[in-house]
Amino acid sequence: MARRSNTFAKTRQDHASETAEDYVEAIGDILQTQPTCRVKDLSTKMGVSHVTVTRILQRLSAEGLIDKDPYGPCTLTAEGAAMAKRSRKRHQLLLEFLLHIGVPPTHAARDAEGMEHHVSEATLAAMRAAIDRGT
Amino acid sequence: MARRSNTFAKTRQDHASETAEDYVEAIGDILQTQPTCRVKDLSTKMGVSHVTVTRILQRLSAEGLIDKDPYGPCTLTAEGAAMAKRSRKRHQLLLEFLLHIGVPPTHAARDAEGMEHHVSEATLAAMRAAIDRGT
DNA sequence: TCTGAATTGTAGCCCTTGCTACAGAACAGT
DNA sequence: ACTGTTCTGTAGCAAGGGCTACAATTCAGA
Repeated sequence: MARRSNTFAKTRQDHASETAEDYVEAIGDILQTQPTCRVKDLSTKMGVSHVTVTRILQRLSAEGLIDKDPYGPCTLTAEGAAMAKRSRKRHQLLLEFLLHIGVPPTHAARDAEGMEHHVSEATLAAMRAAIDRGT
Repeated sequence: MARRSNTFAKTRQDHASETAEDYVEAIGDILQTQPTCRVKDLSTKMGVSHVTVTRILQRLSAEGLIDKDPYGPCTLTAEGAAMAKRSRKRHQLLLEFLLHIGVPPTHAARDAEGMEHHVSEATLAAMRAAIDRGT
């Protein structure tokens, strides 16, 4: 999406980064519940065709975030795992915060997914503080 | 960006809607400070080239959100103005909320812009309530 | 072992947003 | 009125993500 003010002009890059984070996080999630993560698992989880997943995985692999052989499952590299961990943490804090201020679970889950790429560390810290002080 | 779970599969459409909202809101902002809104004003505000703005304005015009003649300024249609008003309201509530929970103004402004398209009415209501009860 | 279903990859298309380069219009100021 | 700067528009390209259709690979079950 386009951003106001020239703070962020390169939307395309932002967008690509968000996609990378989404997928890396999804792979991390999947690998927590089953031994391998396959294209099919991701296409189901992300609600897109396997073709889209394949192409994105190629990019992630080229960027060193995942390891993948043709027709094989994919795994996270150290870098990918670190990114997944950060994303997951941020995602969960955001979700916890939304629930904390009284957003219904269904909406909270949906909004957290959309918002997570736009929340700065400063905002996350403020959310953490708000939860901790029980307000 | 890609979304998890098949709740949202048509990313492209989401994306286009967000762009439309961003630009319509930006036009609304500009028209509050000066009599006309020109391509140049938008390209400066959005931090992109005038070419990108021109093309997007063509789309917005085709969608009936703005009126524009070649080489002329653009104005919001009734529908566009309504969208701008909604976006502005949402944007401001979100910003107010972030400041309320103690996010530094600079980060709050930035985050609000990124988050605004992903905040449901339910979450906005919860934010409104949190502000009102002064927590 | 072989065969068929399921999975994955490739080719090729669309649309959106980004850009540069170049062309046309508008509008000062002389 | 002319001329040059500034603004807009158009042409054409890249990259990313969406898809369908078709090809290749895997793998389980007969």
